[in-house]
Amino acid sequence: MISILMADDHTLVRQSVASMLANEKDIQIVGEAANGREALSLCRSLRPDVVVMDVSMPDMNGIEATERIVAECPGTKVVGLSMHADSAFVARMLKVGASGYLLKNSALNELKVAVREAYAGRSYLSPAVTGQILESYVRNPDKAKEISISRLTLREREVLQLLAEGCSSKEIADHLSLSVRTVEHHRRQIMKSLGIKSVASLTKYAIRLGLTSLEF
Amino acid sequence: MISILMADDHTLVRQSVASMLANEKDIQIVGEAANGREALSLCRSLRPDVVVMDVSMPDMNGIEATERIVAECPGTKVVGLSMHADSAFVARMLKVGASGYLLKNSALNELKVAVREAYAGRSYLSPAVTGQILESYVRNPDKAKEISISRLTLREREVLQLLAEGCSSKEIADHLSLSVRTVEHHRRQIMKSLGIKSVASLTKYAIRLGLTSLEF
DNA sequence: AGCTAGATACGTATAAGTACCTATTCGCCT
DNA sequence: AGGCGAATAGGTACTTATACGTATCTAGCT
Repeated sequence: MISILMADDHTLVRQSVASMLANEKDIQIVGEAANGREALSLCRSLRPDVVVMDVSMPDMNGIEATERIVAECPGTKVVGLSMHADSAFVARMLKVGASGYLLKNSALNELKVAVREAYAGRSYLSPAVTGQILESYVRNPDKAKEISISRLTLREREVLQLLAEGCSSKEIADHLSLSVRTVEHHRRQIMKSLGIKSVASLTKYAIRLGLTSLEF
Repeated sequence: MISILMADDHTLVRQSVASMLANEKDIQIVGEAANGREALSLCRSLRPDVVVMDVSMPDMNGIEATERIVAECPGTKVVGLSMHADSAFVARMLKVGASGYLLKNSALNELKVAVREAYAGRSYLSPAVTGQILESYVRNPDKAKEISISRLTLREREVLQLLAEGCSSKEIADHLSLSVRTVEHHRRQIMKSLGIKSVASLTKYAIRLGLTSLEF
């Protein structure tokens, strides 16, 4: 029997998918979480075999939650779930230790496969996602990580997140205790390495990366 | 027996929710659509009692699809479904003739209620959504539409859309054959009437209004 | 006929962002 | 030991955006 924790902020989706999984005779839903923080705390107490984790959630996103769950709950596997085929996204989930990654436009059967594969210690990726990942590995195995994880450094991601929250360079500088010049430098780097020329597009990129929500 | 067409671009969500609804003995799923165009064409041939329609889908969004379904298929009711509690969004769905509106973080039971209410010719709104709508109606029945649909004028929406596509004021001016000053005036008006201070937040607002996609 | 809202446009001034440049420090990899 | 990327920060110049102001014209409402 595979015990599963289902984490997704949309109740309707969470309940429906959980029920569908529970119909399988070798699968049992032991808990539900509406955000990353809840998922982490439930994992600590319930120790499920597999967590099905939406990547973009309020109050700790799926990537951060996965990272901590993998670190703190050795027996628990995580299967990522999201709307985006963005390879940077996928790779980040895999990097922090997810056993699989599915798109929300996958078939239901795929999720069952992914869950069972994760439980067996193997991994499963959405076919739509496998292509690009494999391609990078085949082309250049050593650099595949860098390319696909993200073209941004840690600091750049922090700055991008604040930009997408609507902060000005000065506000970001205050927030991170940096000089405005440094923030502007990061900002330019971000735009350069993403090939983006406007805050609007940066915001969309950040949304797809799960760095910010649609709230304002 | 209530016949239902389920329209959502995320296969996983669509299949799960459809199966959950099909578990009800008075409900029958007669079709699934992955976008608005498909939903419209299936409605014409299947004539379902109720369509459960995600508002944001590729290739004709849920609002446009609802408008045409209501016009062409008199017996068919539409229940809107989305992630956003945005009242402009809700109001647009109701305006084009939807019988109900649910958020994706509603409970599964709410959807069943909404479907049965729609079938019975009544309407159902997510509690989270009802408040703001009712409030506008009570305050000023005549102006409720204007208020909730949008606080922006036509021109302002055009400018907002281009801003959210990443255009500068100058680019917008060229595009719309206006002076830069005029564009800046509209821009200020938009920010003032929405109470928004950054392009990042404007972009998010535009995304929620369906004025732009996450592409860049 | 007079009021109002929307769209148009200009002036002036300050704030913020962009585009170049250089330079130091730290840690990691070879 | 030397090189390289990340993070830090300053100089200077130019472009955009923001925040005030005023003003005209049109269309619709009363």
